[in-house]
Amino acid sequence: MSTRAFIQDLAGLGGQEVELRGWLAGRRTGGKLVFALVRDGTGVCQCVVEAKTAEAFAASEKAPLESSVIVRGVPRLDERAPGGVELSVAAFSVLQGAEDYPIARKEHGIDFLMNHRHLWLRSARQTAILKVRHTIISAARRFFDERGFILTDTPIFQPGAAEGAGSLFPVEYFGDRVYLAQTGQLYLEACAMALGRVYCFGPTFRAEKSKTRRHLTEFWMIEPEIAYAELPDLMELAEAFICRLVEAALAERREELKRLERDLAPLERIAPPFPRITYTEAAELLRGDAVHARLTEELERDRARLAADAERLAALERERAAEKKAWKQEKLDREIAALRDDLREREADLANRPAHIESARNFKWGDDLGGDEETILTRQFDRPVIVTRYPRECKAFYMKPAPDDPRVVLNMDVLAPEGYGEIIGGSQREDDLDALRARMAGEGMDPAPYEWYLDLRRYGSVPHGGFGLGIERTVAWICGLRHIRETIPFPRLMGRMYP
RNA sequence: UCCGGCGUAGCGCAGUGGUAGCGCAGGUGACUGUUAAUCACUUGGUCGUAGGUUCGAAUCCUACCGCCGGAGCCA
Repeated sequence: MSTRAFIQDLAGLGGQEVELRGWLAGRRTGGKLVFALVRDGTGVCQCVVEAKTAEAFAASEKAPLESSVIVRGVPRLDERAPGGVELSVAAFSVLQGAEDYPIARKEHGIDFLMNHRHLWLRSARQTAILKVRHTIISAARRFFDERGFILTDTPIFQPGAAEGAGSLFPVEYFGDRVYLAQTGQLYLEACAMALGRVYCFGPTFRAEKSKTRRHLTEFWMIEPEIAYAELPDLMELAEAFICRLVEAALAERREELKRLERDLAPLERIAPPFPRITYTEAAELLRGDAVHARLTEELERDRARLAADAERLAALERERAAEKKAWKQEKLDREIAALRDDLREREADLANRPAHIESARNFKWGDDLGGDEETILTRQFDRPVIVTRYPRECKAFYMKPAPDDPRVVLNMDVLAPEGYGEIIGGSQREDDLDALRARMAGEGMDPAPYEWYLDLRRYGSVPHGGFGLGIERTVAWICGLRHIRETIPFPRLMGRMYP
């Protein structure tokens, strides 16, 4: 009798026959041997089928890739096997064949892969990303749970538009118009007044027409909110929180990060304290000569590199024209195509850079920090940077103005390094009833839908605050991904709803 | 919404006015230790859609559709 086993446990099960249940992920045939790669979600195992086990041999030789298979055999250590363990197969049965499986073990375009996202998820790269995502979420919840935070989930259907109704998704709700949540924060503040320290974790929705590598219309956010907390407390918490997420990924998902070819060195440098600068200091930094000189220098260097690679492309093309052998032409064509794509992208980037440099130099106090400015700022540091005290005009009504400088609010953004940008936004909240009312009036807001929120300032108001961390941006950063679309099983992007 | 690029076999691509091509996948066969195995043979096309120019259009022009990249937008 064989027992059910998972591939991740095989190394410790030498000698006894086991049964694997999974899918055929790859195959190589060699005359009287079949090497079948079987995956079961926990790992991939090379299953060796010999011709003398005739039935198993025939089945394993014929089954299309991604067929569901049940394999019996004896695990044994063998250094020729990928992963060091393989299964010596006694029986190989196909539960369901996968005729004409669309995704091959080769390169595909992004449109094709996105249209087949439900199958693309099976690939080694995608499962690695999803495992890192799982670990980040799990570590985030453990972090707050261990500190005594209570998970209090907040509604997805919400009545009003706090600000910027253009970025909310309206939903018909029994004849009324309501909106999908952009944040749980206002409700979370009520929970914090009940429980002291709380957090919520759930999906949030933004209807911004942003087609960029860092925007989703539906993304997951984890938000803590703390009674009797001020801005410095929030900064300390955010710093410890991010360190914890990075540590967990490095400790529990090293193998997956390597599969993703993530350079681990920048992650291993992540440790407290994070640099903290105010918005005003950031503005001065952006305008300053040091940054300008550095950016100009980088631009010159990258231009030179681009020119050198353009030269390399021309050389390759000449080589291609002179080449007679078909297979060498093929190889060169692939190289040329890859280089051409790369050059095109870098050219577009370089074309934008002078404008970025100009906009940094001309940055005016009061402007919001856009994506370009964020990128420039994060390049100045080798770990996340906390930017505080933004002008109140570009921030939300509930943020508390600084007592020593009412032009700015007690908020913070945490910007991830390596160009990944904002992963946390948070603030100390306005806790004074009259001040909050005045601010809402100044914004032209109707207070009626917010009477419940104002009640929190009428009955036992305390200094409090919190922040939100975007899960997908964090996953993209820790995994080193170019685009946020791979960080969630079924990304919702502007103009893409299938599958 | 704007700017740029792309759309040719299931997939990835070449083909710039004159008979529709290559690689991979699929199929058939060879090979006892493969690591994206290799080798031989082989099936497979309304060239995104509609109109136009031309003796002749995948190729040139116009419009539309789709996707990608960037910008704007973005508690």
